[in-house]
Amino acid sequence: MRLTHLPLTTLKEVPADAEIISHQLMLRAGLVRRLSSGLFTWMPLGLRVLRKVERIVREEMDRAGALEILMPAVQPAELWQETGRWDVYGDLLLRIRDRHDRDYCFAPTAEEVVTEVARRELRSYRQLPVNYYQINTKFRDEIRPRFGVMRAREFVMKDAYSFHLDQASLEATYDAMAEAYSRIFTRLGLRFRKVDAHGGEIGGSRSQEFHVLAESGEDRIAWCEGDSFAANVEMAPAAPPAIPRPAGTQALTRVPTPGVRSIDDVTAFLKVGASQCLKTLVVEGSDGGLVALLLRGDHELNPLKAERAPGVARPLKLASPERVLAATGAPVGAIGPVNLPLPMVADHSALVLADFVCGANAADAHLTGVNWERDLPLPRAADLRNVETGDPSPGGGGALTIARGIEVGHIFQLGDKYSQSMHAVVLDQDGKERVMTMGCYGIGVSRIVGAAIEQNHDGNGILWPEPMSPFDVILIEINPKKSDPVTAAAGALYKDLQAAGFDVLFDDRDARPGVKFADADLVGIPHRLVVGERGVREGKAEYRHRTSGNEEQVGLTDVLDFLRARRELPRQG
RNA sequence: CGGGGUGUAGCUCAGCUUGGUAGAGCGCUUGCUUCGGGAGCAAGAGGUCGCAGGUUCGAAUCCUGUCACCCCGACCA
Repeated sequence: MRLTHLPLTTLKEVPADAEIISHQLMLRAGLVRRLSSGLFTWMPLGLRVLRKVERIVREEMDRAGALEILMPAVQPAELWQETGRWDVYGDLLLRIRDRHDRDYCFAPTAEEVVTEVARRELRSYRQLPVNYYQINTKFRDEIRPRFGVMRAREFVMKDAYSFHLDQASLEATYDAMAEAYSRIFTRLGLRFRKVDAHGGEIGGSRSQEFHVLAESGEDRIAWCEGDSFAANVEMAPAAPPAIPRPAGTQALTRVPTPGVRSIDDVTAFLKVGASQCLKTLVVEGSDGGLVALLLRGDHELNPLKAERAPGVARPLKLASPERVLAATGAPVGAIGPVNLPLPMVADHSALVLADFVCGANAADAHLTGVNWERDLPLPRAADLRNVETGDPSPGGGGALTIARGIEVGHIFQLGDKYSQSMHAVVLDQDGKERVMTMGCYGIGVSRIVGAAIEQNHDGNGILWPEPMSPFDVILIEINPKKSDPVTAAAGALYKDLQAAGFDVLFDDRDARPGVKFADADLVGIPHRLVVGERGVREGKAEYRHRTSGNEEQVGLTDVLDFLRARRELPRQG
């Protein structure tokens, strides 16, 4: 592709409403343009990237035995009413009405439609298992679209749905999908982790997420290098401390703490570490009352774990300050477990504190030197907190590492939630109807593009992993109008590269070199070839690798072999 | 849905307080000079100042309404 035939508009300035780097770079490099909130047009360069991702996804799905289909993006309400999700899905579902006043929605997902397909097509257990997939546009009417294509309302998703006679077959396909996903993200050249995940309301027994590792990720994931443990932090169990509680040495003392509310206030005012404090969070209870949750001061409450604690209401809801005051006589921030008239559940690590600091259940006062069993009885223990870096792995292989991730894939064992309510059955060996059991497997195709940039960029622009770069090579001619030999050499090289099967972007614009270099860096094509007068005189082109910055002179006749040798192999693991 | 903010040229923004009929930088067009990391000079094109009312001799500016977008939170997973 010649740049004189591709109206590429790059931006020097950062668009005002782009918050994160991938969004900024995608706009600056001309990959996408925003049409409206959460809606993007994929421009030529961006679409090439999207297509490369799709191709790899498609190849690996096919290899894993999945069958590609294409389902309507607009779906009738009747199907959604069959499973009850028409009412449950809420405002995330974009509802549409046609000229006959019939209700439809724009698909946010396709369990209903694919189950309808399966119950019509599949009659016999002999046909199973079947794994249908599609790559299609989805729409979710997000409350707050943000981060460009990473949380858009309209997006491209690969969604697959498998149908089985029994759990063993489901597990086999689930494992095959997990393997296919690992291959996909490996081939894309991304650093990623597969982690145990929370299935959420979608139901089912087992679920794992695939995360691209990036600082800007919205999720936190924990894993251990020494064993196979890996989980979303929201799902990672924290082991009870191995060491016993030390003996108390201090006397229980009530100290005035005017204006002190938060743990930060306490540590600053009393000059103690947060890990020496105990914090008390009051939440709504399942019986309409309140429940106090006790955590070490430096620990973070895990909402999913808290919801499973005895007596805690679902969904988890912090009690209002008024309710807390009414129930305890003390304001939020001064609550502590000593003589607290509420049921209490303590995190394991809070129970090995000694001589700790906590609220005194009175405004502007705290207690120091508090000790379990001397000053107050031990409450019920539970795992309530988020794991932290350095916590022991549940797998026993050593310490946990925690990093941020962007969720780009999610696989579920669904069970019969949809097949049951939609009566998707086949006849088994005995001629008896059996409800099929299902799995579903999603990949955020358009999100991958943003995630890849989050993970791979520098101060000058994008650093595409080779497999998803819009072009393999960018060829720049320097001052072509001034030098016929340069024009001739660059033109010939362009033809040769194309003939050799390289995707080449040829910057043949009549622009200054600096402009071309800056655009090349911004767009992020991995291999750059420069043909200029001083090189051509010696029969050479200048090669530069975008990511490493390494430069070399290459003979014009050696370029093809040189580049072939430099194509990256897929990253391992 | 609650709170905050912004709508002025393709992009980033100034002008608004104190009304007098619209600007800068980048980008775009043309010419000349330049030319190996986002050139210089000159001349241009481009805006019903989000939209609709109102006040006023006169509104980008003041008032009312409305729409769109952004941020924080809640919600969702």
